[in-house]
Amino acid sequence: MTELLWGKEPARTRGPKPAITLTAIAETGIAIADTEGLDAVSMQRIAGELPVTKMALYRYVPGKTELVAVMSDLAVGSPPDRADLPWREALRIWAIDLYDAFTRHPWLLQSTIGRRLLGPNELAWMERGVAALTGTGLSGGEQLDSILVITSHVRNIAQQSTTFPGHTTGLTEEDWQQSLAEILATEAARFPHLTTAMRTSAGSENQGLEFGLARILDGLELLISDRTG
Amino acid sequence: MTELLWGKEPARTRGPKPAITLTAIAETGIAIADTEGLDAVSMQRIAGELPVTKMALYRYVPGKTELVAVMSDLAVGSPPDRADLPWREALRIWAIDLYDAFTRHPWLLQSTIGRRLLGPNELAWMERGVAALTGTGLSGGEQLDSILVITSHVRNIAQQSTTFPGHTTGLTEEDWQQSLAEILATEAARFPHLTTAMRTSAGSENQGLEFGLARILDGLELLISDRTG
DNA sequence: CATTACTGTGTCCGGCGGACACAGTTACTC
DNA sequence: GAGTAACTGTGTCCGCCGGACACAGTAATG
Repeated sequence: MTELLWGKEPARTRGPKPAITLTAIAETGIAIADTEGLDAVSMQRIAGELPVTKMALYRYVPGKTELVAVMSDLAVGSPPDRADLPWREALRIWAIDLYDAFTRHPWLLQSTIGRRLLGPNELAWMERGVAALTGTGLSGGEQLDSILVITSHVRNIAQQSTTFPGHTTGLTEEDWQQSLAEILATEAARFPHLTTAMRTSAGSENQGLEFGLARILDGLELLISDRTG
Repeated sequence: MTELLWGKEPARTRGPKPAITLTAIAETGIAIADTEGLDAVSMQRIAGELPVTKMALYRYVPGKTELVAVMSDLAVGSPPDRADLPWREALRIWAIDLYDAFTRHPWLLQSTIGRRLLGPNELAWMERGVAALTGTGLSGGEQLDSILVITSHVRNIAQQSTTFPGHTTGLTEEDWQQSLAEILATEAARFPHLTTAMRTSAGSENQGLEFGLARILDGLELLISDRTG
């Protein structure tokens, strides 16, 4: 598994040449997941778009779990190379880049959750985030915790704003808003603060990413100035 | 669907009495999910623990998606009733209560993602969070964004720290740490900052919730004092 | 008593991940 | 060159999943 993600394949000698490659499998899976959602990715489905049968895929990958891991690391890609910036601006752009990655491949939100084996690209993202915080006086643990908070925020904003193709609860933004409005209309008495908050916020949209990011970075700045000053 | 979650069932008249109840179904599902993970929850499995067959369940619930929604709202439960506190302490305790709920039912992290229909309990949590921020000078949209940031943080910390029973990548915390350490050992050159951050943070554990929470609340406090002062 | 509305059951379907035995292909070794 | 070992792709089979559907049994209404 680690070998798969990190590309340590043993040199092959005898036997027929493989008809396809692991990368081709992963790319096919990514294409399907992008257009039809992660649930549409099955061994059958992938094999159908390649000149092999389903079972041949198991010569390249031990199981579906590992395939999704390879797909995920390939899809996140390398973090964009940004010029040296002060930590705050560096982290802000880093967060937006990450958001873009999740927007390009919404299924990453499903596939990259919980404890899992990390691939080189995912680690590269972490590396870049931590790198932005070196020299700020924060401890290693604090640096890791900081980029974790930012990652969490980016993930959940992306989750809220992107429409999942083919996912079970395929609600459009409008449908969702409306059903929520209906509920709040009939149950306004039980949720007074929520109702007024929703009503006064109607119309202003998609500020969530910048808003939360600004709060988190403000909080970090406070801590950093405590440490350095 | 909305009717199911909000308990608006039409009065039944003729015909045999139902052998079970929707609540019993949901509770059975919750018990299974708690002990064996959400993936272990299937119609067969639930019916096996109740005096009915699989297909009888469809008399109570339209499909599995809706069942999981009912399970989720039942499992989050009502937010604990806390005394009136200043907004910062109120939100802090609110976040910890939420974390506890996710810890009690780790599968909620899987089932309550993305746009979905919200049940009364979930809305009650939101209501309480927003309520803590009324009177701080924040706009409705800002209040909602604020509790969203906190929720994101709580979720991802819970995701990282809890072990998913029966989930695909059933790695223990130690196994995960070790495999990551091995990778970093062999690839240290590619991830220098990450390597040192990891090394210096070894040992200090589980500060993630409090750390991120403190940063976010600090950032909110800054904004609020801007608004009020 | 007949009708009507309702509940639970059994059977069937397509699709899923995956185990396994098998046939075909290629390169190394004698 | 012949044999063999290593490797690749195929077809078949299994258990499980969510769910459609027809059907039989049951309870209240007329």
